[in-house]
Amino acid sequence: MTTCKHEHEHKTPEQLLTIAQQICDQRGRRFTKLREHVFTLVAKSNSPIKAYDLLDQLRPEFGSPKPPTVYRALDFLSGLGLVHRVEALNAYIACDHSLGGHIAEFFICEKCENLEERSANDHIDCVPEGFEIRRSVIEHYGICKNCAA
Amino acid sequence: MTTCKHEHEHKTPEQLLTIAQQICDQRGRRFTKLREHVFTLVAKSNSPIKAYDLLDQLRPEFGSPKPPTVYRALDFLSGLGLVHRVEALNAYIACDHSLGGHIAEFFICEKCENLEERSANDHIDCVPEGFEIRRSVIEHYGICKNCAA
DNA sequence: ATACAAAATCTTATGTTATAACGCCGCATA
DNA sequence: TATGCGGCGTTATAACATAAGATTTTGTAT
Repeated sequence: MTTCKHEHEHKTPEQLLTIAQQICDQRGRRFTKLREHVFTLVAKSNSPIKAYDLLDQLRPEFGSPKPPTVYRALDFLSGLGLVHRVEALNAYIACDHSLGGHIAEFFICEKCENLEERSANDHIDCVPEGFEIRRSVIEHYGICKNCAA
Repeated sequence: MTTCKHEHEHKTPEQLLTIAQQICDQRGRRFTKLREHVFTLVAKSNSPIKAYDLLDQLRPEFGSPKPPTVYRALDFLSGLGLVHRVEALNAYIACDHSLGGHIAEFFICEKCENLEERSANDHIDCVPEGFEIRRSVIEHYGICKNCAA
């Protein structure tokens, strides 16, 4: 286990939104007002955000949305790789596209709830023979540098 | 990413039960009938089993148990490292103690639902500086050798 | 044996996360 | 202008999990 020395810039919500729109265009899918709004809420959140918190935040501009509304938007966005679901938190974050095509790997501070995204590309070293990986969930929970101090 | 050549024996439910009892004894905790029964059900299941399925299977010998009954038993067992929770499935498996102290890593076939447990000990290679990992969730989903055929 | 404290369990109620099913509307295209 | 589909609203319910308090069981000291 080695520490990573790279610099990891964080994109602004505005930059993420621009990228998201481009990706959506390229795929010929529609980036509707609702989807844009949900994406923006996720991108602006400092830590992984929950579906029902998104629901709350959609009100009242978007009326009184019901769960399927936000889950459909999240499904759409994650299908395009624009957001990731953090499995052990039941929560969602905007994908950091700095990392290129990658297997997402998360480091989540249990104190400040901050999340760092990394790429896990090449370090899975003990795959059962003949097993074809389609999707991986890699999440590390602990204490970040700031909170340790 | 490399394929693993080790042989991985699977213990029988009976062997797992014996080990579980020993571990429980060592820690001076009580392996009650309820806990034993829950553990046995998890150990006998071929794939990760869900809390409410456990509830169903406890009936009628254990009366009409309610959710807290099974969640308490699962908490106890996972606290001792006797079972693991599979986050992306909301399901539970018996720990395979062949691997020794380890970070559990799972390979789950989406067709047959079979699960292989491995040790992920040494291949986390890009930890943010100063981040102290307390717990990791590593789950790979895909198609196993048998189902690919 | 008996009393006590702690651990384990049961019960009720509720909180949280997610989806099924159906219908409507607006837009692209033929 | 018909028609087909994507997107979204709405109702209802499924699935997963925990809070809080009463009660029982168990180990320990007397």
